[in-house]
Amino acid sequence: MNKNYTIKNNKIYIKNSVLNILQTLECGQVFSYKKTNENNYIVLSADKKCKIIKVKNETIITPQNILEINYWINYFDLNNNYDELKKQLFNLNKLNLNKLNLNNIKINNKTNKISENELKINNKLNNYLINILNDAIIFGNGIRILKQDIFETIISFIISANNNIKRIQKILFIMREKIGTNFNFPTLEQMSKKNEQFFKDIGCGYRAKYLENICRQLKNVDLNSLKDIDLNSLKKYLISLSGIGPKVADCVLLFGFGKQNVFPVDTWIEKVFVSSFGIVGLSRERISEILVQIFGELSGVAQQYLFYFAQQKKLL
DNA sequence: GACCAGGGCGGCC
DNA sequence: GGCCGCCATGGT
Repeated sequence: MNKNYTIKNNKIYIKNSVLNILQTLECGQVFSYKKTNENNYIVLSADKKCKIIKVKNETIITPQNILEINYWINYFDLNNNYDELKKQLFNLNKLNLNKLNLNNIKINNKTNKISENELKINNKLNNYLINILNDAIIFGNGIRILKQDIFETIISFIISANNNIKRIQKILFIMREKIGTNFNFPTLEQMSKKNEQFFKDIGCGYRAKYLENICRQLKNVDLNSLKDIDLNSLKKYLISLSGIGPKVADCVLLFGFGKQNVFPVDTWIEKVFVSSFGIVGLSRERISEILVQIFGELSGVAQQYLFYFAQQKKLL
């Protein structure tokens, strides 16, 4: 079988057709990286670091610690076949969408039956969703879903609430600088020593209280051991934590726990959904449920292509 | 100066 | 259970 990567001299070599490092880092799934110049990046994950250089036909990952090669192979999801995932997404057709029971979609808290005309409009807009998705896959062709550290993902996406990517990055770097050691992401123990006022002072705003609370809640919790819990229970547990609602939980499940059948719905995905289906007034939770019904195990990648496309193109 | 950013919480019904 | 106002901060 042809591998996605080769290893020489403790470096990982990946064809650019397999990984587009710019798209993968800048598509909004991760915040702790630095672009050092046009084709160079430094990626930080928990207490690990790697350098990335993009040359003509390939991208070269150099782990800071040669013992951590496998960590980065897993991090960049290099054993997964994205051509196959994209093929399956391209093959999604109207049949999948027509399986949806649109008659039971609640609008403004009433279970409205959708009229014939509205159904026609919806079918037209279903095609629009497929068209957007096709464009989005082409636009973000080299995106891979990263498998990130769970604790770092939790803290990062609590910060992300009603926030913009640049400020999220800034806050997370300050955390590495002022709470962690050696610019590593802070451990739970290090975070627990700081209080609400400290988090406010470094710019977390009203999310400061959530951070203080969740550190208390996570004391003595082994996050990695939660991987085997069934999806619904795990999501319920995450939502029970301070600062985590349905959307942040979905992001943690996707980017931290590697669960594929979740569909985080933020403002951008909501815009895509509304413009595609023409249905206004659904909660983001409901939109997420509908999209998971459509995309199933392809939800994670579909969501990321759509988010990157919508956010970069500033779709309305 | 209003509006927006990868939303969540608490209060109210 | 669903809806709504509020929550910090920095950028357009």
